[in-house]
Amino acid sequence: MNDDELLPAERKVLERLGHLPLDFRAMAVVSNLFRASSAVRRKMEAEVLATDRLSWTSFVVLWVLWVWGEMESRDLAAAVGISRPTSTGVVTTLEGRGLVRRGKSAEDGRMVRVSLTAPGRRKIEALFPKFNAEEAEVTAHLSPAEQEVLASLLRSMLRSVQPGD
Amino acid sequence: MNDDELLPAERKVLERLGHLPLDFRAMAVVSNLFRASSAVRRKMEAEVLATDRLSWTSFVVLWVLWVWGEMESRDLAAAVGISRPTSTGVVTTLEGRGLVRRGKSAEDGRMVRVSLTAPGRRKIEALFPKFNAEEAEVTAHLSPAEQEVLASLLRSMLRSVQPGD
DNA sequence: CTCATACGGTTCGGTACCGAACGACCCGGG
DNA sequence: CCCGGGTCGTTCGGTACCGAACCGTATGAG
Repeated sequence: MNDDELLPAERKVLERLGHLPLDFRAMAVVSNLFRASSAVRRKMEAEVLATDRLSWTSFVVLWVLWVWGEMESRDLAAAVGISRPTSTGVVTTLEGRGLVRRGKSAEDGRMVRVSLTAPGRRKIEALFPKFNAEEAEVTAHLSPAEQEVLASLLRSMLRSVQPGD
Repeated sequence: MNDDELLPAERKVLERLGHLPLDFRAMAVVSNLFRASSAVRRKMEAEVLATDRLSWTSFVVLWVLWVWGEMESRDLAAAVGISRPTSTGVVTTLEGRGLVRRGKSAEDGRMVRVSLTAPGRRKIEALFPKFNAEEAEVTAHLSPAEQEVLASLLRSMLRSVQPGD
């Protein structure tokens, strides 16, 4: 491993904790996973979503409903990657802005079905190309082959953490 | 690219949006980055941090202070990857639990210096090995070489998103 | 039919999170 | 000496986030 590649924070960790019996490779994966993820999230929120006053999670909810169509609330939560209570809150917020609609299921009285309204659909259809352009920008320093390797390694890690899905 | 590798959600996206002129490679990188990151975070919080009633961010604050020693509050926020207002809140929480201490700087009256208390140091020293063992577990499905590639690609992406640091 | 159990969504309490705005403090120019 | 602009940490308002607890609805056992 070439130390010159390391971030300053990583070098400091090795200096301070290098003598301990730890898995520094795993540590580098997890800490860079979070650094990258939160940096990208903040950039997206600031440069794409802020003008529409949408949070990252609200955006993902609109996107999931766009891709999957009307869904039961529990499936929406699972697809977005949030808990059911959080889903309740986010859907309530989006419902208040008229972007999303709640409806009771006919077959099962416990279920709530969530779907995009017409303004919600227009919003995500207008917003997603901008969002994707920003995705392209944050990955632009990687070659197409590197992007595929990265996506594939992340997928593999995800599958081992969430065996169910 | 082998479609068999894709997650169900990714396949659905291609089916619905495949006809649009979008960068699907970048989309796969960003969405899997977030799926992996939030899955790992939830697992860590549930299996390592919940017993100590620590959030992920509180844990990272303790860890950064452990590695770097006493810091000024603005540097702490930057190192943890949160805003200054958030840092104020988290430090207040940790201060209330006696794990962290605030002190005024002698040279500059605006600055606040934050450091671990003795119980805080004991806490992070006891907790970090467990945390690292869990890090090793979530990355265990990747070979050492794959782990280094993954860490390196994430590092490269991070540097392009945050040119400053 | 009855009722125990399980499974929906929601509520509650506590924490995290950010941008904007604010007051305290620093420093350089008049 | 003072005052204007920059930099701190903090406060404020709004949203997100989770686990535990709750309540209404479904379903299977008897």
